[in-house]
Amino acid sequence: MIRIYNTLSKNKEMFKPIQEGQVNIYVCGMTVYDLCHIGHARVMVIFDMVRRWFDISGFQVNYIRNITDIDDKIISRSLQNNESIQSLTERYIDEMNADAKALGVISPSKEPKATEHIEDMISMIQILIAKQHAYVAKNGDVFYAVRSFDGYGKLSGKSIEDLRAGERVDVDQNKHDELDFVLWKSAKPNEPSWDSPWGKGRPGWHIECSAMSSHYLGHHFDIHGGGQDLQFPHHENEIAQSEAAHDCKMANYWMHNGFVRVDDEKMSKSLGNFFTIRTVLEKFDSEVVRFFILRAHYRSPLNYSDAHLDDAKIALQRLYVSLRGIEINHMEVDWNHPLAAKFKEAMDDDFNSPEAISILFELANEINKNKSLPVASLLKGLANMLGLLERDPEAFLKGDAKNSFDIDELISKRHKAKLNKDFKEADHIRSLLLENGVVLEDTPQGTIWRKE
RNA sequence: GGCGCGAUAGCAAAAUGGUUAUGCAGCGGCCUGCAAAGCCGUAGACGCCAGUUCGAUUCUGGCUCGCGCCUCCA
Repeated sequence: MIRIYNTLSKNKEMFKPIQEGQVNIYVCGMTVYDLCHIGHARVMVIFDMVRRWFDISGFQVNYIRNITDIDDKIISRSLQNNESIQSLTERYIDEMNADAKALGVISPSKEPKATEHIEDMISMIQILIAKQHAYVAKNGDVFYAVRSFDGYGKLSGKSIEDLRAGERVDVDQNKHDELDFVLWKSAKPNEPSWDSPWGKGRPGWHIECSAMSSHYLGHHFDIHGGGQDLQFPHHENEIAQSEAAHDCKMANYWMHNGFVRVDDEKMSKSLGNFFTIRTVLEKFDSEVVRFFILRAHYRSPLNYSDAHLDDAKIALQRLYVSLRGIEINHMEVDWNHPLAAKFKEAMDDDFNSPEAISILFELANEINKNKSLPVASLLKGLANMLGLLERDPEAFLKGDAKNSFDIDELISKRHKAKLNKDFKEADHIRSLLLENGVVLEDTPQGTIWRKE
């Protein structure tokens, strides 16, 4: 049985699917106007882990991760770049997919774009207006009347009285109530727009997720996820829209992953303290990044630094070293193995990947002692479930960079020197290689090497 | 001001009402010409103050500190 920490109840709960053997997951994805940063990487990797684990646990997984391809920032970036919105968003969708692929993220079942579902949004807004949960303002904008929805605040634990709208940002004078949020924005000159019953305009941010989740997963589905910062107002507003429009619960379980931080501060665009996935991948192997993310619990904050990535790299190397030289051509995970059982227990308990990974190290220790093939295949099998250790150990340890010199030749030169007891020369060659990032290891079967 | 989360050894990071987390770094061995990798052993922890308990890092309350949300944000 899988247990999930549900933001709605602030408790771990047994996961019970709406439909036996099936799980419907909706995750808020990216707004595509720039390269993804490590915070985005975390969402992608975490929910990739979640959907993989459901899959392994025998569920039929329907995983939707949306793409926001129309919003203020996209519009301003397109003006700034003098680039069409479509070209801009398509470019960054490709970049995002490249990053996701590098991080071993399996494609969601469907990645719908907001602009492909304008009709769904319009009809949903019409329902909300008909039910008097929304109103058309003087300027043609459509707003959601927050006070018309009783459950407002149930996800984020806020009460309407405590919210301080306008404290930090000016309140739009067209709103009846300062807490109301926009469903439809009337078009300004030179902005992309769609026809609607309220004239030309474009959707507000929150409505897309309500519309797309119900389009693909139905009015009532199992899991809704996203970054912690979406909890309020985005997810709260989604609930208000969907539940008011459909008269039923939107999602049974709400999952939120913690932030990536830099020097104990949230990594964010506005603070400017972010690292793009692209930049990080120039310095670190993509699997190291994935390992780094999975090594912390998904709900905990994760501090980013080069030193922490280095640490993750060394740890991951240890796992690969244990598999080195063992031919695994058949992988079958025996859940009766005590460590496999512990792994499963950890993952079932709110996706405790750090605990699960600690078990991989216990297996590696076993392998290092006795080179056991079954244990090695168990290690690889379990790690693969997390999208780790999928590569050939030699390929990982040697890296794919071209070397400007012939390592094998130097190794054989060193071998000759060693036979002649010319240790000075042998050590010279070894340190020469080390200076170039190549570490030698003398084994009974001869000298092998790996990247530092 | 409101709401919420967290505080674990040098660093990172889990679990747990009484029993080794795990990785890196440290120390002592083994192996090696010396290393590296690996193995064995070892040290080191639960922010502070009360309470509950036979027993609390783990539960409860208070305090201190840090972080997040209340604006766009994964």
